[in-house]
Amino acid sequence: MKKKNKLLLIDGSSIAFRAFYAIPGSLDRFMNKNGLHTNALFSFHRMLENEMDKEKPTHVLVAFDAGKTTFRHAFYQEYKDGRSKTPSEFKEQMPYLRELLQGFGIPHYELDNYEADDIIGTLATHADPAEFEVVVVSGDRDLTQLAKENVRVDITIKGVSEIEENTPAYLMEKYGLAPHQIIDMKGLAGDSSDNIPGVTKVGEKTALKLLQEFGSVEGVYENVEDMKKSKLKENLINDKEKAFLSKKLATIDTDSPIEVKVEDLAYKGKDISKLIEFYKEMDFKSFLSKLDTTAHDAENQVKREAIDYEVVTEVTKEMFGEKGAVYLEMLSDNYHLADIVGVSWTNGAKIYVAEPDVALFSPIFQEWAKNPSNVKQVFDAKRTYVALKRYDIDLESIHFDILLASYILDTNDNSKDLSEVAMEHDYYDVASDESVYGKGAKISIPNDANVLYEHLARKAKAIAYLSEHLIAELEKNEQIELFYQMELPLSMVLAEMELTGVKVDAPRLLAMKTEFTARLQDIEQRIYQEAGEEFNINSPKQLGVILFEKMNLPVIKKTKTGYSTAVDVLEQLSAQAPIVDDILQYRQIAKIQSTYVEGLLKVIHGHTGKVHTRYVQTLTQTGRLSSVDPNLQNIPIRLEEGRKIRQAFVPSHEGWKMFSSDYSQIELRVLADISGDAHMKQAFIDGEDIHTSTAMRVFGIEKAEDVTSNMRRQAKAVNFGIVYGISDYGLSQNLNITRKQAQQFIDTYLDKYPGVKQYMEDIIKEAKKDGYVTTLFHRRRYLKDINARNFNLRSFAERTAMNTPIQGSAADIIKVAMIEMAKELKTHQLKAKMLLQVHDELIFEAPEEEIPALEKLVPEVMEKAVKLSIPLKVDSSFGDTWYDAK
DNA sequence: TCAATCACG
DNA sequence: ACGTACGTGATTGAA
Repeated sequence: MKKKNKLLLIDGSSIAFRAFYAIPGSLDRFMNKNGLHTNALFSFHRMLENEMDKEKPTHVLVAFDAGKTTFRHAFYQEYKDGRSKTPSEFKEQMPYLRELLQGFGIPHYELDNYEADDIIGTLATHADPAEFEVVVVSGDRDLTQLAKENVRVDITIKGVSEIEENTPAYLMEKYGLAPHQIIDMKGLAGDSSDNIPGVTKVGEKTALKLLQEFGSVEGVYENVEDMKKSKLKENLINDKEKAFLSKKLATIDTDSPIEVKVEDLAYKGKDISKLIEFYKEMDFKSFLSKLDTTAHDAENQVKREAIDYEVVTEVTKEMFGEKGAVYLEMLSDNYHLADIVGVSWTNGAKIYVAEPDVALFSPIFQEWAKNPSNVKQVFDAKRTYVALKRYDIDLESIHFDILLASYILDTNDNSKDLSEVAMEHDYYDVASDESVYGKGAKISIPNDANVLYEHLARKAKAIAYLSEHLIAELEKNEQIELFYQMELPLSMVLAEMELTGVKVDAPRLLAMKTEFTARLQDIEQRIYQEAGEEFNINSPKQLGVILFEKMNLPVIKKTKTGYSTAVDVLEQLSAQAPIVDDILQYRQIAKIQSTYVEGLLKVIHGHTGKVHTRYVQTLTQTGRLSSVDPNLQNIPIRLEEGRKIRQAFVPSHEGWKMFSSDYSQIELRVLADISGDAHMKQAFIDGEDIHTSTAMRVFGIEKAEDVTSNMRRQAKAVNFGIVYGISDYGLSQNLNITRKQAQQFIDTYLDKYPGVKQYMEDIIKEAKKDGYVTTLFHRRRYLKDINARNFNLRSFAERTAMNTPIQGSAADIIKVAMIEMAKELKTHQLKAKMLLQVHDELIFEAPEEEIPALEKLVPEVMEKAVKLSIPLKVDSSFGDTWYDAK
């Protein structure tokens, strides 16, 4: 029979403790920005969600143990003695557990002198069986004594999510005991964790046997004289007092003087704002972003402030002010192609929403967009600019971009979702895109147009609000300049580069495709022959079986899931079987074919024959750009076979050339500058080959001619290592030498370059003190693990602390150069277009007659972009295709 | 959706 | 003793 009500009683103390140990080694991974451990909170949260979802209780309570002493101590001083001290990492989380419960809207209770068990026992026992079904959750088996017809006791087995459901029937089946006999079991067997003595030499097994025969502790002692002489009998008689004491200790008081009544425990749902506050404080970002979608049911609806907006079918002048926010909605990432499904904007006083055609084809809207005296605030300037450009609308005077600002404030805030960015900055009045449009393949405009309109209106409002708010944050971080002089202007430069696009010689790619297809088939057949069977060469799993099981080649490296078949492994196996070289060859060509030939063909825009990458400006942790759809920053160059792909990148006009300029050793130059190391600086000032120079110092060689190519190679690897945040292991892997030798190299290097050594030490110290490191232009990267106790996490953070200012400052420099370059092309009225940025190089297309001008202008601009204490050096080249610009 | 692999700086 | 070089994106196969 189904009961009207369900009461969920959670043993908070026990579950919290279990939660603390639930995920092994989780201690250092779960820490909030203030260094508070959060692992127990995280696991407790998961358990709560699971239970609430599964049980859907009408009433709920979390009970805690109160203080150290209980009524049990009154008759047994040693109760719970001998427990090891609770770790401070656990204790510090307990106050926040109560905050979590408040967020969930779950009451908690504790009672002086009593344990959580007693509170739970009292409530469970007295809940009217006609009305209440009761579920108890604990990590402590003792509580199974509470099981009865309407009371189920869930005990956590592993972690906090796997549970064993104890009903009287289950206990009978598993132990042959009724619930109340669990107490007798403790009486006889004791419990070392609570320091309950029990009878000497009697454990669970013996106790079970005795209880099956005599029913209870009392029963055992009524019959103890009749037992035949044995050690057990002797122990029972000697420990009679202990047995009864133990039974008393293990007995849950089901009549404790609690002041809560079941009726008070009615569940009223989550307190969303408290919960948001809690998630933010704990840095539980995934929960924060899920909150909207989990709040579908009406009773858990997120409470947002009401919003006033107008849906317009005609645009008038009064709708715009001198300053305002504008938002274009697109449901897919690629704004070069995506449909605009709605437009919203605000003039500061009122908010307007319009169907795309209403706004985009309105002369008044167009005029507002391109009038520089109307200042605009947006979310993702580049996206907005490019999308409007497709309608021939120039968006001028973008004054603020909350996505870009949010990224600058914290490189971890790089969500594409406006509501997430807003929440990161304490603004909660926008729904997540997922909750409005759905996710994955099911993304679509909501059936009710008003849902869309309100969503867009809220976005416009959020942009306007946050624009004002985030400027103050940038100021606090001394990042106003970084934002206004670098990132915001750069976003416009990037927009133009993306819109220009790069011409791709499709017939050339198609010819390559035909050739590669034939070669792949050829190698494929050979591999099958050598393997003696056909299999999927692209599957590392199947390949592993062939190589290491069928052919019995030695296993050199393993991955998490099986054998590693990565290049470095295969190269070591190459001598042992001809199949290995064929596989390497196959891999190489298959990669070029699928990623570059076919991949590029797929993204060529039909009418222009160009590819239009998107530079992601708000993603990397260092300040670099990234390039997607297609990625034009990883076009092959190292191996000739792949390098030929570059022949397909051509100028978009007849008689034009591809032109390329790249910084020479920019990262090492940056290191020389920021470390101030005298020797390194001198080498650059003197225009020396830096790797040769390093080899000379490290190997103690007088003349550059005497540096062998091998020495230079090793010195180069050490230089790389220094930039990456050196470790002996990493270097040893790279150079294929022992760790000892690698460490020797590093020690010598740091000896010879004391300025670098000092820098590495200082930057780590700085990171530990501030919690972040910065670049030349005040870009910031927070390193949450820099003070972690976990060696790996801490080491990684330390290497990052060393690397980020180097990589990040180099990124700053080329960004400045790009902005300058765009300006210069304009002022010199050159036809040349900047097309690509690949971290330390810029690629242009230009009429042949402009090449001499570029050869002078581009290096000059790049070298003078930023003044360092050492010179920057740029090399240039040009040719008919990207391949030839080498 | 994740892991493995490999392309780039 | 711990187990790693720094920063990315696309494709593939296997759940």
